[in-house]
Amino acid sequence: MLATVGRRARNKADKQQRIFEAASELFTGLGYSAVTTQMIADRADVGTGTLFRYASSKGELLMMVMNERMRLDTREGIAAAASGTSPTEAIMALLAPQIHPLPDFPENTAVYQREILFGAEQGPYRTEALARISELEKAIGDILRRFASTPWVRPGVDLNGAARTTFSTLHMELIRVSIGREDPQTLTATLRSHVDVLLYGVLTQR
Amino acid sequence: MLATVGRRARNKADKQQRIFEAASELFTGLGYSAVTTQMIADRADVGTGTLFRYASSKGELLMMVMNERMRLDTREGIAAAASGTSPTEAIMALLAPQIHPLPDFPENTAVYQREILFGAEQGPYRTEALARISELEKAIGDILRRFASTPWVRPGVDLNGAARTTFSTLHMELIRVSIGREDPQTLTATLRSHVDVLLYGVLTQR
DNA sequence: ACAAATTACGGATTACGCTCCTAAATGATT
DNA sequence: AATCATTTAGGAGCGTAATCCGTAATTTGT
Repeated sequence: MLATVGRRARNKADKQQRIFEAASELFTGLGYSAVTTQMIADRADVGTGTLFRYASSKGELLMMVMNERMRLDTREGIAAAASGTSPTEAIMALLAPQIHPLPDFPENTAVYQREILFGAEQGPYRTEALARISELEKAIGDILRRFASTPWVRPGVDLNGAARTTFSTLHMELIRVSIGREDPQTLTATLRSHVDVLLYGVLTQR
Repeated sequence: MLATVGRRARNKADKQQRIFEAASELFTGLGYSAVTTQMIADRADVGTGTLFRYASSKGELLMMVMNERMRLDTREGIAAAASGTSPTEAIMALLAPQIHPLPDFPENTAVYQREILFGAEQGPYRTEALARISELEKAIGDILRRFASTPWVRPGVDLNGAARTTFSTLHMELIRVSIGREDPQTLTATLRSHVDVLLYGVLTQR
């Protein structure tokens, strides 16, 4: 008994680690569709059956890898948002890390978005990604509350709803860029414009 | 030669028709994932090889079927939008047919959205769906211009961009409902609220 | 009317994600 | 130590989307 963590737990952690590294290297090196689950299993030196008890689908394997970066980007964004000088700029600072120059294959970003939106209900890695998104949505709400103290917020406006709309736009813009329908160069400007319109509206009066 | 359209063309149209009907019946009867391409081929009485020269993937087969409805819904929405009494209501009238009570399996709607967003670049049926969306975005722009004659529109606001944001929200809400993350009952109200905020903004001043 | 060229057809076959089931490893019990 | 129970491993096998390529049907040319 004693203080050992148990051989079993250690083996499990080892395998988990090997699988993570194998998946990470292969996906970022070759792109999602060029990687087969067999390759990942081989490189991690586990059987295919084993692979799928550590991640329930190929998509979850990708999320496992991508979540790592998103965790850092989220932390970074939340820190940066604190020093924004206007609501628009604070939100942009929050989201900027998420729209990083799509470092690896754009395909990976596209699949990541796809899995977040359409992936299996109870996958742990998808759940983690969704939690991160909730965190960011909450941060947007906080920014709005900070800058626009109550009298500034139009009566009847649901701030959580507004945060969600902002995120809908982010999702869609990320998708448009990652599938090649939009130039990555324009992404930041486009997003800023959308955020600005959302905050101050299209029309000046009813 | 004469006035014949050519036997080949006629056969082709026949097969196309049979495939459409088979796909339509099976998808709406059983839901996307319960239908195999083999079933569609059998019911349409063609070989699997043949099936895939009329639609390049299973997803395109679904789009072929769903586009039919979307074409009607779009026409209907554009007509209805003409008699909206406020910008918000006009836009809601435009979009209402698209958020129909998800008549068949919600899964079909989810896959439809997925294919529109992530499907293969040059699929003809996806292209058609995208064209329909462009049409609706343009209609939103028209509504805004109609109701909010120039002095009303905040200077510097890109109306096409605003239309796109509206659609991002629609996409995302449709997805949320179709994968079961949101109650279909609340969809209309949620969407209206989002549109309203988009039009009049979150904040009252800069 | 026949031959040559082109296009369409379809099922055997493949690739791949994922499951299933046996066997092995580990931990508990006495 | 020995036995039993429980958890973990892994690879053979399965289902299915999609392709490949030999064959058949149709059109065009003479």
